[in-house]
Amino acid sequence: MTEKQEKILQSALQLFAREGYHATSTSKVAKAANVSEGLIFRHFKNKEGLMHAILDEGERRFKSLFADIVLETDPKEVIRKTITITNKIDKKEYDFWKLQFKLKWELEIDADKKMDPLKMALTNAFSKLSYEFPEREAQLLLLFIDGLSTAVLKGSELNDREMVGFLLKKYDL
Amino acid sequence: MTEKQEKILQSALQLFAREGYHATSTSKVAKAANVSEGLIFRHFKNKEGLMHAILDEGERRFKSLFADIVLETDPKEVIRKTITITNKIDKKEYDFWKLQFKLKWELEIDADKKMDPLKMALTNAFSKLSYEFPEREAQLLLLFIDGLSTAVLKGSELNDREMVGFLLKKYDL
DNA sequence: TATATTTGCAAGTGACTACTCACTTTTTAT
DNA sequence: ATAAAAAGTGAGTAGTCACTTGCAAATATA
Repeated sequence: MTEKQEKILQSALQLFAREGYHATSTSKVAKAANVSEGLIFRHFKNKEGLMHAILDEGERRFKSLFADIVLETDPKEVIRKTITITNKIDKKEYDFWKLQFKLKWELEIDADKKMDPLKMALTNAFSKLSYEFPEREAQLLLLFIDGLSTAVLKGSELNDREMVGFLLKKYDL
Repeated sequence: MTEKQEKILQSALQLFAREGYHATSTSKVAKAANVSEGLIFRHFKNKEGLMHAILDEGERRFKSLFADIVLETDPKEVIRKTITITNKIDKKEYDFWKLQFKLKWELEIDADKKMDPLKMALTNAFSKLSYEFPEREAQLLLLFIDGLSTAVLKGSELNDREMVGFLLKKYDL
């Protein structure tokens, strides 16, 4: 991975996240990266390839974000770590995560499957804690996390730390 | 509103919802509506104007969806109606609502304000029911609703009726 | 050092973009 | 019936789109 290659990825990420995939032209990316437009196609074949390179990185970060939770054995910890997952996202990485959420709509990507391991871990945790409907509890919590993440990434005014704290209390953690 | 005008709006709605605003060209819309491309600009000034016409209709439907809830005096009914709000969306209207959610991202529209009246009604309801933190309860419920709506509109496999029922039980309704 | 490979650039390409304009047809008002 | 206004068309426009090509510079391999 050359220096210019990384610069292209970084510029594309920022532009795709802030203005959208279709609204961002390859020439814009090239200018932002201070690179000839042709270089984008040399390295990433086409615009879609460029986006895929970014998406693959997303997959990796998703997994590493979940890894810590999925390996946890204490059920209460599983739930606590899930609820506080938004706290782990650095503000510097907002563009990156924003893009992941944006692309779910723009490219009709099925994000459900990415969450499956987390859902299983949660279902298991609720089960261990003798909740009556562990799977629905897991689903419910995931919906909340999705809603909260969306709100935060869209720059909503809601106080996410406060909401996280509130939820923790609700789940008796 | 002439027949062709409505046809344009309807075609644009469908294409914007399914393929995205930026990915849909005015010529595509014209073809789908069986209309000369120039007519779009005669009636809606430009592509953005076309989108705004659709968005305004969204505003109206949002309000009418909330009206029933906001006027409700019984606090339990306010919460129940909020939770079951997704049931009120006809499958035939999916394209329409999908577009509203999509555009929140694509055009960076602040959707929070649209929800404000509903949030107030909910806060009030939880307050009447002596919940300790009515505002946070309201916020939490809205996050659920947003997450649930998103999942349904994105064609997730989750059983929304089941989740709605589950939530109703949680709130003792 | 010689050569093969990769990295990079500038100037293209045709197709498509949002939008305009001159014009005709249809509707409305008098 | 006539004039004015509104609705509709289709062939343009300049500019931008994703992408290609030919060639030079840098780097790796021998």
